[in-house]
This record gives sequence, C-alpha cells and structure tokens, in this order.
Amino acid sequence: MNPDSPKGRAPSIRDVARLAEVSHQTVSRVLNDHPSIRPETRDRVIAAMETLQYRPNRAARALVTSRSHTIGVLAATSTEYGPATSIAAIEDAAREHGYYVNTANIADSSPEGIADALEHLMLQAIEGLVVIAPQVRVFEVLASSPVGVPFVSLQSTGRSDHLALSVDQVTGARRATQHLINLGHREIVHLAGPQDWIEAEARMRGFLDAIGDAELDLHPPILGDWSADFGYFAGRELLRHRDFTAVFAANDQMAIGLMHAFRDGGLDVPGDISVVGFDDIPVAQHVWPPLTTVYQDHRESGRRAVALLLNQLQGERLLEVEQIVPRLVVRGSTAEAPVSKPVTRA
Amino acid sequence: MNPDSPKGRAPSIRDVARLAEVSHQTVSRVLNDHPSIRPETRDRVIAAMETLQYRPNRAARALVTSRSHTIGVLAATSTEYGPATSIAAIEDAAREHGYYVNTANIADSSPEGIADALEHLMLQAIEGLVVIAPQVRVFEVLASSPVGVPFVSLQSTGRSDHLALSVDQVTGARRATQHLINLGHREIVHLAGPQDWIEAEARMRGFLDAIGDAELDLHPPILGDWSADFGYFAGRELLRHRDFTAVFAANDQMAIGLMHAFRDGGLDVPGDISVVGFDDIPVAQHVWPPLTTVYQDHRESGRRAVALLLNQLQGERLLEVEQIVPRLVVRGSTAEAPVSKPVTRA
DNA sequence: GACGTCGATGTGCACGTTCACATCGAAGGT
DNA sequence: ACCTTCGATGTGAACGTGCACATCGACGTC
Repeated sequence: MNPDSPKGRAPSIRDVARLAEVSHQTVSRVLNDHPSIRPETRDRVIAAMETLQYRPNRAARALVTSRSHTIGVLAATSTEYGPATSIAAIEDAAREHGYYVNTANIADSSPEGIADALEHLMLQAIEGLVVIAPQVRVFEVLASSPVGVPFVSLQSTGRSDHLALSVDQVTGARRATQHLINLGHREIVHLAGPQDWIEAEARMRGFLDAIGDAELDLHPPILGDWSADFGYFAGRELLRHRDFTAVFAANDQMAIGLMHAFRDGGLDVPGDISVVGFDDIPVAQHVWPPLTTVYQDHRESGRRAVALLLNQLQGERLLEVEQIVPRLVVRGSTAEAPVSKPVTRA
Repeated sequence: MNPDSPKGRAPSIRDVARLAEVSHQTVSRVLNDHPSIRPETRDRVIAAMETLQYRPNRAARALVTSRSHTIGVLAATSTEYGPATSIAAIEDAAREHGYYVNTANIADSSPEGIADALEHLMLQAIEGLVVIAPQVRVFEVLASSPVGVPFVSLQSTGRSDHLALSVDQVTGARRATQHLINLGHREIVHLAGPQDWIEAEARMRGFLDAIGDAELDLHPPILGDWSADFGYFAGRELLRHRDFTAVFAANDQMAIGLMHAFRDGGLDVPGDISVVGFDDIPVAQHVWPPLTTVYQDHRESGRRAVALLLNQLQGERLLEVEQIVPRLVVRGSTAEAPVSKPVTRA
C-alpha cells in the first residue's frame, strides 16, 4: 500500500513527521496551534498530513491529557419532543466546540436504573454532565455518589451544589393559570407531571401561586406521567364530577389527551371547558381546537446548558444570570368561562 | 489521601496489582474474563479494585486495542418522534452490549453538512455506523468518501454495499392506500415526504402500487417536509380545487396539519375527506378525529439495527431476513367516500 | 523417570500522543 | 564582543492497557 505507513496501521504523528522531515513534536505543535512554528514549516507538515490522510488518534490524546472531550447527557423520556429537542441542541453545540456527547437514558426511574446510566457515562470518562430529565431522585443519586465532574441541570433545582439553567417555569405556569383566571374561570384543575420531576413541581408551584393570588378554591392536582394516554384517562375521571371549567395541563401531550376525553364525553372545548398546555409542541397549533399553551425554547436551553458547562470546564465560575421566561401562546382551546356555574363538589 | 495511589492520579491497573499482590497482567486478565485465573486470585483482585475504586481507563484500552467500542449514529430531524425513539432504542441496546453511542445531527442537508457530521464521527473512531435519517444524499456522500466501517441504515435503500433493515414501508403504505380504496375512494392524493428521503420514496411507491393495482387515476403527489406546518399549508392549497376525497400523508404530523386545514376550510374529516397518516405517534389517537395511520415500531428498528451492526462487527455476515411489516391502525379519520363525486379537475 | 502438555502467572514492550526539558542560532542590550 | 532572551525545533519519557512471549509447577503418558 502506502510506503510511508510501514504496516497496515493508520498513519501516526511520526509518519507525518518523517514525511515532512521534522520531529514528531513539531507535528504535535502544528496540531495544537502552538504559536512558535514557522509558517513554512507548518505548511509542510499540513501537506504531509494531507497526503497521508492523517487523523489524530483521539484515544492516545485522551490518554496523555486525561481529557476525553466528552460530555455526558443523562436523560429520561428522551423520546418526547422537549427532551429530544434539547438533546439535539446539546449535541450541535458540543460539536461546535469540539466536544463529543454521550447520552444515557434512564431505563426505569429506580435508583439502580439511574446509577447504571451514570456508571455508563463515568466509564466513558465524561468531563461534564448535563442532566436533562431532572427528577429529584436523580439528584439524590448524584449527591450520594458524587460524579466528580461539574454538572448542569436543565431546570433549576434550588440546590446550590451545581449549576442550573433558570428557565422560569414557575412564571410560565403562573401566566397560563392567570390567563384562565382572566377569562373568568374560578374552578381550575391542574393536571400535573410526575411528582418526582422538578419541572412538574415548578409548574405546579406557578399554578398554586396564581390560584392563591386570586384567592380561588384549590382543586387537588392530579399527578400524571406526561403522556397523552394519561391525559385521556385523567379527562375521563374528571368528567365523573364536573366541578371545574378549566384545566391547566403540565404539558401539551396530556392536554391533547384531555381534550380527547372531554370531546368523547360530549363536552365542547373551549365552550364548556378551557384547556391550557405547556411546551408548544409542533402539533399543538394543529390539533382541534388549537391548543393554548406556553412556549418554551428547548433548543435554547440545550445551547445554554452546554455553554454553561464548558465555561465551568474552563474554570470560569460563571453563574447563569439571565432568566428565560416562557411565553404564553393563546389559541383556540381557551375561552371565557361559561355563564352557568358548574355544580360544586359536595 | 489514599496511600495506594501515589499522586493525585486515578488508580491504574498497576496500583490494583500492587495491592492484590499480583502482576498487572493478572489484573488485566481479570478485567477481560480470561479463563485461566484461579477464583481465589480473581477475588483478591476484585477486592483490590473495589477498595481503590478502580475504573478502567477507556482511552488506554482503546489505544492499545485500537477499538473504541463506540458506534456512531448519523441523524437528521432527530427531534421528531420516530427518529428520537429509534435513537433512544439504539442507545439502550448499545449500552446493553457494552458499546457507546455518538450521535451527530446533520445540520443542513447539504453535502458539506453531511460530510461534517460524518467527519465528527470518524474523529471519534467509531467502529460502526447507523444511518437513521436515510436520505439519498447521505449515501452518496458515504459512497464518495468511504467511512471504512460497516454501516446499517434504518431503511432499505436497495443498495448492496451495506446492511439495511427491512421494514417494509412499501407494504405499509400500500395497505394504507388500499384501505382508502376499500372505502370507495377513487380520487386519492398522496402528501409525500421530501423527495430525497428513502422512507418517503418507499411510502410513495406503496401508494403508487396500490393506485396502479386498482387502476385509479393518479393525482400528482405533493412533496412535503414531514412537518405539521407543511401539512396545513398543503391542505390549504389542496382545497383550492377539491378534486379528491382522501389523502394519504407520509407521516402523522403532516396528516394532522392537513386535518387542521380541512377543518378551517369548513370540511368534515372523515365526512367529506378521509385522511391516513403514517407512524402512529402517541398523540395520533388523541387528535380529532383520531387518526387512522400505520403503526411502525421505531424502538424495534433501533434494536435490530444495533444487533445487525454488532453481528457484523463480530465478523458474522448476517443478513437481515425477517421483515417487519407495519400494521394499519384504523381510527376515526377515514370513512366511506361521500356519495356525491367530487368535481374532477378539468 | 523423562518428556510433553497445560494451567496460572509474570515480564517487557508497544500503542500515539503530549509534556518537560534540552538545544541551537539569531537578535538585542550594554 | 559578551551575555541574555527568545523563537524554533528536537529528545526522551510518560500516560494505562493488552499482547506476545517466558516461566514455572503439576499432571499425565509411555
């Protein structure tokens, strides 16, 4: 084959050096953009690299620098629109900065499942971690067996042992609820996410705040699992005693399931019941009725998470300042409360 | 700190060896499950590894074996339900087999964008590649600069230079179209995916086959971009001359957009127009009307892709035999063709 | 009882890169 | 003219692991 690469092996830095008639160290310097290299020498080395089709060996580099240039992503429900979008954004941003991304999905939400996923990432020698499915349990595991690398969570956890993006979910949820209140609704139910989830908790808090501010009666929230199927199920249950005129669902999927159940029960959305979702998934505006929801920029969150993490890796203790506040998008699934007050429970 | 690890460095195989009073090679053998190790020795080594909290150094291992234990995933639109689900399944399956996954998203579908993503994966020294967004262009790039590793595409491409899963999209699409024909529809439009996509092409072929078999007039297919927004746009365009009674959309998102447009245009689905989608995304059964579609198991596809790839990596030239045939799921968006024949075009 | 076989373990080197240090000539200050 | 500084490059070692080969004792065979 190629006479320059003696064996069947891929060309190394030394092969390049031989061809360019320099030392292997000079080649290394060219690779790492060392300042004191004569342009002429650099050109010669680069030419040699090209004729040999040289590719740096990442493993060798990682071995000696003990830096893997890899960041880990710990995800749950990576299939849903929000997380999937953030993950894609994280990968793009990481690649742009010369980093690699390794994703581990949490199989079940048991501590073992979380630990397994984490272990997988640690074996990969990640330099930093993005937690994209922030469940309280994940942070418990993280606290009990510290990973030894900086990590960022996509949602603020209120803990100070790591960085967190400040997407202000509380305000987003509060605005959604406020919107319903402004339309004259007095009996509002919250279909929340799983209790363990930090996002779910934040959205619930926003809901509770708004209800409290308006001094309305509190309906006990329903804890769901983010899925449209659960939304449908919850909707059917809710219909058994119709003591509400509006529902704020913690995500769009559940909201869509809800509307399905209400329709099946012969009710009109928004005529009889108003529904608000959260996330603004792409189909939200195309379902019937078009879903009023809270827009959240998942791509931006992913990008910021990477920026924050890389900053930290470079030693700059940058704390996230600027908050992202999600935006209410009013569509057809909300309307003024019907004049006939619903029968109150008991 | 720990007296066994002389410097601040992580414990190595030699530190373990010293503590267990064996040679470093014996430790290596324990790590690699070598047969001839006395159980007693093995236990001693394992104990030493635990007290030292030893983690094998992946970079060193990769360097010496020149195997990265990493497979690459080349994806486009990784945000959509189908690809996202497959990617998650691929990661899970790979992890189960002790492999790592590195995903690169194709930024734009230009040859450079594809080459960039590929380059990123090659730098990572992947051992195999799963192409999850099979566009013709991707295979052209792959052919023009061969990657040197085996690769699997999630959809059959009809080319023989690599492995492909045989999800029989053609049959799936044919069944969807047949379903419309059986309901008495004679004027059926196909809202296809982007021309470049292999899946889109397969689904279109299935559609054309069914139309041909039934000897119906062919409406020129519309080429979309998979998005619900495009579906809506296409729907509005289609309404300008209502010369059809049914539409088969190449995915659910576009189908949902279509239904939105038809509703806006004052038409009833399925009373006036029937709509069929493809994929069976989770919200498909919850939109109004519940969407008739073709179910496809994206998780299974992902799993199989990994199995196929790993088989190949282990030298077994296994060809995919068993075909997965997607299943038609009939719901509320399709009904018998209205009796009044639509006005035919010119 | 000498010899081959095999199980269990040890020794040294190689993988491709970067780091610390060395070298050497030219430029610049006195 | 001498010493210092600095730019440009080279030399050797180290990173942590696996492989090829060596060693050594036990066992079975003729």
